[in-house]
Amino acid sequence: MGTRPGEDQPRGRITMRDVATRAGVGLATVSRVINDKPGVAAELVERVNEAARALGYRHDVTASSLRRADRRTATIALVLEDVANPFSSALHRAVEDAAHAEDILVLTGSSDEHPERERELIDTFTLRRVDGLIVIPAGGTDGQLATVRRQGTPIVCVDRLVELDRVDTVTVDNREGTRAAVRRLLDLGHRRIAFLGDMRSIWTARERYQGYAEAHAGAGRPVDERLVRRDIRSAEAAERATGEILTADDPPTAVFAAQNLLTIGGLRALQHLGLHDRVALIGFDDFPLADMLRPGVSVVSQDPAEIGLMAARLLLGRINGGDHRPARHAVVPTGYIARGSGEIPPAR
Amino acid sequence: MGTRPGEDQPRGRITMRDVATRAGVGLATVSRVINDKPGVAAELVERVNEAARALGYRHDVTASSLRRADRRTATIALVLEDVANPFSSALHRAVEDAAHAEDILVLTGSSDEHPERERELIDTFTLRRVDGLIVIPAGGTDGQLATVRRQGTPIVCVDRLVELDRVDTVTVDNREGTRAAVRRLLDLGHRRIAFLGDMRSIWTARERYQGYAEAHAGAGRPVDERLVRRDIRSAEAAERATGEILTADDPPTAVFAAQNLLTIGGLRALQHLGLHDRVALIGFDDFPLADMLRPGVSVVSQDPAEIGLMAARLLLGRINGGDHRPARHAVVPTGYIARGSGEIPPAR
DNA sequence: ACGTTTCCAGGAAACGTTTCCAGGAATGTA
DNA sequence: TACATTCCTGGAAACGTTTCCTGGAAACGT
Repeated sequence: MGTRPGEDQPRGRITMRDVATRAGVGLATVSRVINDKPGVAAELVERVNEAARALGYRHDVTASSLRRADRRTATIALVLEDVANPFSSALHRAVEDAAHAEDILVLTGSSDEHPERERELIDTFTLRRVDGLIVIPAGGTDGQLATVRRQGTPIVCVDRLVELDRVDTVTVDNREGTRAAVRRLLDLGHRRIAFLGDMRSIWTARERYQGYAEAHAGAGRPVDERLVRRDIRSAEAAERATGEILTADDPPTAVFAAQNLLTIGGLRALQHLGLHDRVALIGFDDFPLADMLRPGVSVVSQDPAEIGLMAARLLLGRINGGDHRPARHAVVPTGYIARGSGEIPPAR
Repeated sequence: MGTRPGEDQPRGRITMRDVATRAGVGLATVSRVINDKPGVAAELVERVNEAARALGYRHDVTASSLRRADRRTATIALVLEDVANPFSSALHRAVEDAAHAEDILVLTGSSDEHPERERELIDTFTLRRVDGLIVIPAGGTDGQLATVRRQGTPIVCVDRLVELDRVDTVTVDNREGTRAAVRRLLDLGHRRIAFLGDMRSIWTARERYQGYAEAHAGAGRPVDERLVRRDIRSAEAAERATGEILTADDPPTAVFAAQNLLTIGGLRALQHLGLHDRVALIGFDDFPLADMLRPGVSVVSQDPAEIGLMAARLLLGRINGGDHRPARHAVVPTGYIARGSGEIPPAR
C-alpha cells in the first residue's frame, strides 16, 4: 500500500473522478463528501478525504455552480462610483468583510457616474451569474435593474433612493442631517449662508438642498438665491463659485458645502481670501485630516462602513432565502462633528 | 413568419440550443457565431444573431470557460493590503481600468497584512481559476506563490520585491527616493534628522531606512541611533515616538517619516508641541490635503496609478501569451513634492 | 467527366461537477 | 421466515458550452 511517487498519479488536472478511483468509491460519493452531505459511512468519508489530500485535489467552483440546483456562484458584485474614492472604498471594505464571513467573493467595478458604464457593469456581472448586486445607482438604469431583479437576482441600492419591487435601499438621512447643520448656523446668528451643491440630477444633492431650504423655512428666514450655487461638479468649480460669492456685494457669513470635494474647494477659496477664520464652513461628509486643518473642518458625517454592512446584510438575507419580503428602505443616521469651522460666529 | 409572442419561446433559461433551434442551424454553428469565429456563411451569421436577439439569449461565461481549451475565465484577482486605504484603492482603480480595456473582470480582497488571510485569498482566487494574480505580498507566502505560479497562473507582485521564477514585480525606488529627500535636509544644514519607520519585516521599510543611512554616509555624517525609531505600526505610536524624541535632550531639527500614517502621527506631535513651523518634516508617500495643512507637508511621492498600470500590463502580457519570458522587475521612480514643511531650515 | 482538395455544417463527445434514480444490504416488523 | 422499510452507494444523466470529427457540397485541376 506504499505511496510510491507517481504511482497512480493521474497526468492532467486532478478531478473528482481521480479521487474516486484512488479511494475506491463512486463519483457520487466523492461529491457528497466534498460537499459535507450527510449519509456517508464514516469510513468512506475518511478514505475520500485521505485520497483528496494525497492527490492534492482542488474543488472546481466553476463546474460546480454550473450543475448545482440553486446555481449559486458564491459571488456578489458591487457597482461603485469609483473604487478609489474614500466613501466607495470604505463601503467596499465593509461589504467585503460581511461577505467573507459567508465565504462569498466580491466583484467590483467603477461606473464613474456614467449610466452607460453602469449598465455595462451590471450586464457583465449578471452574465457571470453573481448571486446578488449592490449598486450605487448613477440614475438611468432603473429599467435594467428592474429586469435583472425580475430574473431573480437580489439587488440592494445604496446611497440613493430607488423605488423598485423587492429592491432594498440603504440611504443616509441627507435632508435631516443638512437641516440640523444649517439650523446650527442659524442659531449661531448667521443670516447669510451660502450653499454649494452637486449636480441636481443626483438624488442626494436634491435632498441636501431640501434640508438647507427646510432649515431656513423652519427659522422663518428666506433663502437668498444669490447665495445658492448648484450643479457644481469639481473642487475647482466650487473654489471659483465660493470666491465669486464671497467677493460680491453682501457676502455670506457662512458656507454650507453639500459634498466632499465642494468642501475642499470652498475651503481653498476661504484660505485664499484669508477668510477661513471669519467665515463659518460646514461640509457634508467627513474626510481624512479634516481635524488637522486650521480651523478644523466641521462636518455632517455619514458612516460608510455602517452603510456597507447594512447593505450586505440585506443582500445576504435575500440570498439566503428571504427573497419574498417586500422592499426594505433602511436609513442610516448622520452625525455632526464640531471641529471649529462650523462654530465661527457671524462677523460683525 | 410573424413573431407572435411566446410562439416557440422556450420555458426555462435560454440556451444556445434554443437559439440553434429557432435559427434552424446546428449547435456548433451558434457557438461559432457567438464567438466570432470565421468560416460561417454570412446568411447563417445573420440568422443566428437575429434568433439570439429575438430570444434575448445571454452567453453563459461560466459554462463557456469550463469547456474552452485555454480555460480562460477573463478574470484576474488583486490581493491588496486593504481595499479602503488610498494607496491600495488607487492601485485597484488603475488595474480595473487596464483590465476593463480587455474585458477582464477584477476580483479583490484585503489581506490586512496577515499572511494567513493572504494565503486564504490566493487559495480562493486560484480555485476560481482566475487568469492571473496581482499581489501586494505581506510576506510568508512565497512558497504558495511559487506553487501557484508553477501550476500556470501568472503572478505580478507589487510594492515589495519578490524573487521567484517568472514572477514579475513592480516596486518604487524606495531607497533612492528616501536618500534624495534626506540629502535635501542635510544640504539645508540639518544635522540631527529623526527617522520614523514601519515594521522591519516589511521590505519597503527596510529599503527606506537604507536610503536614510546612505544619505548620511554620503554626507560623511554618522546616524544617531537615538533619533531612529522603527517598527512603528500606527499613527498614534508615531505621535508618541516623535513626542519623546522631540522632548529629549538634543532634539532633532528635522523628521523623516517613512510612511503615510507615521507622517500624520509626526505632524500631530509637532503641532501639539507647537514646533510645526520650526522643525522640518518630510514624509514618504503623498496623501490627500497635504497641501492644505500649515505648513504644507513635503513628501516623497509615489504614483499608485502608474504602478497599477505597470502591474496590469505585465500581467496581461503574460496572460496573452508571453508567459515564457523570465521575470521582469520594473521600478517606478519616486518624486519629491516641496510644500514647505521639508524646506524649513534648522533652528539656530 | 472524374478525382482531389477545400470549405462549411452539424452531431456527438467532453469539460468537472451535482443530482436523479435504481439496486443492494441492512434493519425492522409480523 | 417472509416481507416492507430504511439506508448507502454508484452509474448515468444533466448543466451550457466548446471542440472534435465526419460527411456532403462546392471548387479546382487535369
